Formats: sequence, structure tokens, C-alpha cells
Amino acid sequence: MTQEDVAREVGVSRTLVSFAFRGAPGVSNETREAILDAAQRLGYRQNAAAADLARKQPSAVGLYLLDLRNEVYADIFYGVREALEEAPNRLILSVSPTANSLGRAAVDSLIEARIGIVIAATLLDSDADVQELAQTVPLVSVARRVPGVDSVYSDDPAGAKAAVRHLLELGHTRIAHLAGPPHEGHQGRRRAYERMMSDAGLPPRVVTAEDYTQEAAEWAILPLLADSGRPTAVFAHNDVLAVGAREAAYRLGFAVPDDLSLIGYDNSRISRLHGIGLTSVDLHAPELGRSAGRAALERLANPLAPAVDLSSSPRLVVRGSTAPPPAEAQKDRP
Amino acid sequence: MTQEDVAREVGVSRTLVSFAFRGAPGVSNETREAILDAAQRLGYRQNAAAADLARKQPSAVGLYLLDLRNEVYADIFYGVREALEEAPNRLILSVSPTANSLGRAAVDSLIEARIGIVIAATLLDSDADVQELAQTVPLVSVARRVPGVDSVYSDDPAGAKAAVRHLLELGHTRIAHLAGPPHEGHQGRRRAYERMMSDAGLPPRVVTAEDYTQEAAEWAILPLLADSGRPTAVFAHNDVLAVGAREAAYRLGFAVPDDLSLIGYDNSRISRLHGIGLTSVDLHAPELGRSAGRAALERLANPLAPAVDLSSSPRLVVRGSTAPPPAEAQKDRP
DNA sequence: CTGAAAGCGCTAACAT
DNA sequence: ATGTTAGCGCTTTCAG
Repeated sequence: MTQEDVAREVGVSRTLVSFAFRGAPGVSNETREAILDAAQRLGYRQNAAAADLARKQPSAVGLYLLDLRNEVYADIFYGVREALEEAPNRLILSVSPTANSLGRAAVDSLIEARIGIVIAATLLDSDADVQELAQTVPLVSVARRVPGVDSVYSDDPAGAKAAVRHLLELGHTRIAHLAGPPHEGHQGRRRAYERMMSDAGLPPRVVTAEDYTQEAAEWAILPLLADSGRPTAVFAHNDVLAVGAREAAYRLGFAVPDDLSLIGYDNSRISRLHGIGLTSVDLHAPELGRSAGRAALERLANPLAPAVDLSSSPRLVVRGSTAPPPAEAQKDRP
Repeated sequence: MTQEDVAREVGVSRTLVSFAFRGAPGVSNETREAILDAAQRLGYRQNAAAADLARKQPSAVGLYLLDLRNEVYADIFYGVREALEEAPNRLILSVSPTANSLGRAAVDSLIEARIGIVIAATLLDSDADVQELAQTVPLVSVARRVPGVDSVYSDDPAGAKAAVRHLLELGHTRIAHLAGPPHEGHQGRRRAYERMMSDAGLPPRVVTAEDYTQEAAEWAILPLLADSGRPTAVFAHNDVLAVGAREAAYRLGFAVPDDLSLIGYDNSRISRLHGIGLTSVDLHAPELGRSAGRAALERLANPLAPAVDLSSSPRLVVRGSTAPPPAEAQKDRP
């Protein structure tokens, strides 16, 4: 079923059919309707691949997501799609093989699908690699700032500081940080934590999850919590890891927040559930997605504009997972 | 950057480059390596759209997902991808606009992307519409049986029966069902519930969420729970809805399972969390995804084979959200 | 083993 | 307003 068939059915040339479909001028309303009608009747669907090929200017937007099991990426996805709603650009998804993969391969597959631009959330590759990637194809980095590359992100150090400050104000001194894998560009939360701790004259304690899964978080934090000098509070890199820490705590018989205060990051839906009530830093993922979508559209329209650098402010949302440290821990205080 | 460029670089014809890339026979190892090498050097990437166009036989598989905020679809996605891992077929994703949309539009967009087959999880359209859709493009229905169409699904009536039976055995008599929107092909759980209730001589009580979101579930069930003759147990269509019911219960000051027993469906990760511990029916979503992926590959290889009808057995996973009805409710028992 | 040539379905000048 | 024509990048006969 091609435009040819439709043209024959209506008795016009193939060009007219093409014009009619793109709403291009130069077709009488009468013919246009006849064409659309016939297409409908024949069940004709455009071949987007062929159209892109002929157009020479790929207009599709590729969206790379690190992990479908972390709801923050769903938020970003829906945000991006909202931004593209009015635009004619198709949205093509690519999901990372694991929650700890570099984005190169996935972005490559997007390139093979001939997208005009890729929105990436989030790239674990080094700054240099991302910059090189951005040389190959227009790229918008979401939730991470990469110098010289369009970036739409939240101020991670500010969010982390607010989280740690909250813990300090509650009276905690033994505060640990549950970090993700140490990839460049994703150290802002950890660094801000370390800075805050050292400013407070407190020893930092960082534990690293092997990837961004709940299971990895459980494994990583279990020994720390089992230790006698265990922390009274944990600030996790994100909600998925925080939930992992929470599971580990309960497995060891500790309660949150009675024995352990917990802060996550992303303010995802899970953090809002009764009985979980995770204090979390909201980076406004849907808005991040919308901004990224808009940025992509602008970049497509104006390839030579200077790189966008769009930072937003996160917000600490206090819920029931944080409380003053337990009494027996208080005696250790200076 | 095209095959032409690579050919020129190596000093061979374009055809050779094409052959080399597809691993087709007829290229000496020497030339092949030289070609792959040059391609690498030049940063050449295949144009999948053009290749598909020329090949005339689209090999990509399109995967339609109803809702990215329901983790069961992530499970299905990863399952499908696992099944396609070895295959050369690309996987293209399409996500429903809302958690209550018919799949037609999304599948249409997949068709425009010229996929060879679509795997749909889950279609809310009527059986007739799905059958018509399957006429247009090869289709594998996941988690729903559609007569005459390749279907990979779990035995919903069996799962629902096990859930209701569990509740009955605990001594509940006022058991409500929280259903999703009443779309054809998604009534198996509700019907089995009704059957079980009537077999037990108990009045069924069905409440319907407007879509498959947690929020809709909360809205739907709130009046029921606020009622004086409220149920002592709720069997929800899936975990997302069950979590909505749980939120509604706590908002009204009821505890699960002390005041209200709750059963979900899907056994998604959220149901396994400490403090949620939702009794749930496991339909083995990852395996469903893998089976669907394999079925799609087989259909592609053998377009004329009779429709696949692959049913699997769900399993009730009992956790802490179900318990005997509260004492004050016992007095109402016959 | 290599190359020439046709054509996939569509767009976009360029005619008429 | 409508038709002609030349590609887009690739695969695939068919001849060397």
C-alpha cells in the first residue's frame, strides 16, 4: 500500500498524494479530501522511514532512558512527550541494557534509526565521551550538566546540601551517603555531602552501590548497617537506592526513622506512599523532561545556537523517614 | 556518511560495503576487515531506515506498552528485549498516551515506523478491533487473549479465583473487587471474582476505577471504604490499583490488614516492600515478555502458521496485607 | 570475489 | 492546480 496506489485510486499523480498528506499548499481542497478519503478507505499509512530518507533531514527525536524500573525516567519520558505533543517530530525510545551501562551503544542504535537529535537521560559516560557523542549527533543531556553540550538539569549540590542540612538540624552526626557508581558527572550529590560533613566537622562515610538498582543498594549498605558504629542517618543518591537501604534496615531489624533516618532523591511516587513516606529531594522530573523536549525542538530549529545550560532548583520534601537520632546514639555526640 | 564514502575510502564498490556489513558471503576476509576498519575510522553508521526500505521486509519489532508508571510493563519490556537479544531485529517502543487509551493510534504510529510485527501489552480495544488491527499488521497480544490472534497471556480467572479463595478461607465475607475500566478482554478477573462470590453465596461488590492509575483507584474506592457496611477485604485488578486502595484506606484511618485485607495482581516490586507487603497474584511478567518476544520472532519467520495461544498459570503470593477479618466484623457472619 | 544497475516509498525541485 | 523527474542510502539480482 503506497502513495502510488492511493493516487491510482483517486486518479491523480503520486505527487498530489504526497502534498495532500503533508498539508503542503498546491492542492485544491476537493482533491485533498478525495485523497485523504481514499487513503482512509484503502488503509494507507505513510512510510515514515521512506519519508525521512527522502527528506534528508531526520526530524525524529530519540529519547534514551537509563532504567525503566526507576519511575523518574517515566516522569521524564512523559515530560518529553508532552513537549513534543504539538510538534510533528516522532519520538523514538531507547532503553539502556542495564541500570549501569554507558549510553554509547544505545545512542548508536538511535543514530541508526536516523533520529535528528537525541535526548539522553541519563548518560553515565565521561564528559569527554559525551562531548564526542554530541559531535556525531545533536544531543540534549538531561539531569546532568555536560560542558559545551545542551544540558537540562537540577542543581544537585543544592539538593544534597538541603538534605544533609536537614539531617544535621535533626541532630544527626553519624550520617552516611549511599552513592551510585562513581561515574563522572554524577558526583555532585556525593561531593556536596562530603563538603557539608567536613564543614560540620563530621567524618563522611560513603558507601557505593554497584549499579542503580534497589538490590545493589541493599548489598552495599548491609555491612554498614550491621556495624556497631552504624550511622543514624543515610542520605541516598536516589529513591531507588533509598528504598534498598530501607529494605536492608528492616531486614536487620531496624525501623525507619526510629533507628535510622533516610533521605532519598527524586521524590518519586514510591516515596509518597503511606508507610514509606520517604523524605526526598524533588528535582521536578516531569518539568525536566518538558524542558529537554523544548530544548531539543529549539536545537533542531537552530543548529548553530550556543549550547543551552538550563539549571533548576530542587526542593527538599520532608516526610516521615527522617527524625532525630535515637536516644542511645545521642550519648556519642561531642 | 554513507556506504559510498566507506567504499571510496577503501577503494571498492559500494556493494562490497553492503555485503561486508551484513556478513553476507562473497567478500574476502581481507576486504571485509578493511571495510569494517574504515567504517569504524570514518564513524560510519548504517541507516536502518534505508536498509529496511531496500530490503522490503521490515524486520523491526514494535512494542506497545500501556503505561510506563506500572512496573509490570517494564518487566514485560525487559523480557521482550531478552528474547530479541540474539536476533538482528530492532525493537521500537511505543507508549500509550494515557493509562486508559485504546491502542489503535499507538499501533498506527508503529506501522508508520514500518515495523514487521507489533507486540502489544496491553490493548484495551475490543476483540473485533484487535482482530482488524491484526489484519493490517502481524500482532502478538500480551497479557490478553484475543481469539484468532497470537496471544501470550496468563490465566486470569485462575489467578482471581486463587485470590478470592484465599480471602474466603481467611473468613472474609464482605469482599469487594476494585476493577479497571470495563474493556472487553479485561474482564476475566472480575468475572472470576463474581463467580467465586456467588458460588460462596456472597453478594459481589464491584467498584470501577476510571483508568489504571493509583489516583483513579483512590477516587473509586474511597466512598466504598467510607461506608458503614464497608468490605473487610478488597481484591484489586492489579498492584497499582491495590496501592491506590491502600492509600485510601490509610487516609480514612484504616490499617492494612487489621481493618482491611488487600490483594493485588502482578506481584510487582512495590508489593514486595517492607511495610507494603502486598499479597498479590504473580503472572510472571518477565516470562510473559520473553514468550511474546519469541512468538514474534516465530511469526516473522513463519507468517502463515496458525495463531499462537499461549496460556500460563499465575501464582498467588501471600504476604502481610491479608489476614482474617477484624473481630467486630465477624459478628455479621452468617 | 567484485561491480553495475534497478528499485524500495517518498520528497522536492522543476515543469506544465 | 497538477504532473515529471531526480534522487535519499541501501539491498539485491545479475554479469563479469
